[in-house]
Amino acid sequence: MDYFSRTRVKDIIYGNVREEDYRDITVLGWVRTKRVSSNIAFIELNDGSSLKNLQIVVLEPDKFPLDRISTGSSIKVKGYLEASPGAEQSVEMKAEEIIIVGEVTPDYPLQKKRHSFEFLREIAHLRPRTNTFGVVNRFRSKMAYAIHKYFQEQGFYYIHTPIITTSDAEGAGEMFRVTTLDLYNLPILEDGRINFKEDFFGQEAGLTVSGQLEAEVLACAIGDVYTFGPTFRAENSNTSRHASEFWMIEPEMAFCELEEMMDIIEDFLKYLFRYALENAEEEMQFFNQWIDKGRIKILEDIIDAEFGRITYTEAIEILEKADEKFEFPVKWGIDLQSEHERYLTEKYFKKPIMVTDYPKDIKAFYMRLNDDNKTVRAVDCLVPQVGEIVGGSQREERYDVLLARMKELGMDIENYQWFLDLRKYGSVPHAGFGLGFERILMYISGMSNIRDVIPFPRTPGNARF
RNA sequence: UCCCCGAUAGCUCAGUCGGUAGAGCAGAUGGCUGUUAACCAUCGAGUCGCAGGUUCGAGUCCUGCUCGGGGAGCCA
Repeated sequence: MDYFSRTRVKDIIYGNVREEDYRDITVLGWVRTKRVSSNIAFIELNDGSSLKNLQIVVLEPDKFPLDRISTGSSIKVKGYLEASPGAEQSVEMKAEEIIIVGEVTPDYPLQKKRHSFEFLREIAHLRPRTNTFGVVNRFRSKMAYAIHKYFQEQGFYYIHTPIITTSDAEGAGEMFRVTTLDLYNLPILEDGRINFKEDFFGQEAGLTVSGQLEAEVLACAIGDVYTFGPTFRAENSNTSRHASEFWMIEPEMAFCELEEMMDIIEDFLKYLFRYALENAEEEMQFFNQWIDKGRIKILEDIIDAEFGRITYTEAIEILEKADEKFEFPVKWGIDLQSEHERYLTEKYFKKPIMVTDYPKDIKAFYMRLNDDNKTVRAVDCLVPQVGEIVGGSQREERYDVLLARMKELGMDIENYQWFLDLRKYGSVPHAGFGLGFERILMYISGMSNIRDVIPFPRTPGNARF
């Protein structure tokens, strides 16, 4: 199939092909549209390497099998490149030979005009062939690389935490169960409960809702680490910002306290925004033009701004004084609602902010208790339009304090003994945060539904493809 | 899980007061000397989401269900 001798459309469009190589070119790709008249025909060819199509010019249409080529067909074209007289492209390809690789039946659902995202979600196996989803998938790849690049450059190690787990990271969310038990013939104990000793792992197991606890183990041994992997939440939440399967980034730093971590969060986010603008220019231009006009300006402004930093208590004071009617009344001790977060970041600060030191009762057990005995060293990073984009905390490194908190919450201490051991043997201050990969993709691109930034979205009631 | 909105041709959508289905695009056929969502002409295309109900008559009104969207909660 001349795989290695073919030329990518991207390289032709962006001038990476030397002019002495113009004579003999082979391209492979899918037809986006075809325009035929009696003495000339044009084919727009896309090979997935770029948003841009290559215009194939066919000078004697009768001599080519154009009847069998339509939108969606895959073809191989041999010919030569030339400067194009047309206004829409600088280079085009004159076809000398066209070989049909795969024909298309007339019921091909993708057309050259715009489709709704709702419709395209129903054909997730074909939507990557559209402009938007081609851009989104290439962008996703580039940003995944950017995340690794940032942490590797900062001296972090990439670690793999288990996907099947028996610890449920308390409060992070409902777990999907993993079992090999016969659901039609369950081993029942005398008291009516299921005997999980007979299950594959000899105990209850599920898919990970967070790699944080295991990341702490690695951080307390090899220093700064990060995870970047799939995460599963069996929550029945049906919104444009939640998926049952998503990719999460969880950095964990040893010998690190909250303030240092906040510097890292701000630096990391700005790095990603800058990376997108500089290294995904084609994608960002597309988003800026078709998805959300002004997206680029928003990112540029944030890169230049210093994130606001306030405590939860200060945030409550601001909200209490706000000249704004909230559906949920503001009072110290409540969890901040979407409307509160939006007011703070969009109206009061008008930029990303980090809110710290939340009441301990609305946060997880492992967060470090402040001296006031009421608040914990947690941080949420809030950005305009999306709301919470990062959540993290300094971890409780004092054995006695952590144990007391776990007992207070009635947790099963035995299950978490390994976690407590970290505080028993050479404990160090450490901190970490979590970032939803799809959330950051949504924020940078302006795409408004999480189902459109992951190729095969998993949501309640839907796991097709 | 709760609240609101929607479902009509392959796609996007119109369908008035309840009177029996319509446009653009796509597809097929023909035409056109350089097109850019090409253009022009002709043709085919429908269990109006599903199940009931009201009515002489339902795409239209009512009830239930399914699926989709937006918002809320929960969170990343």
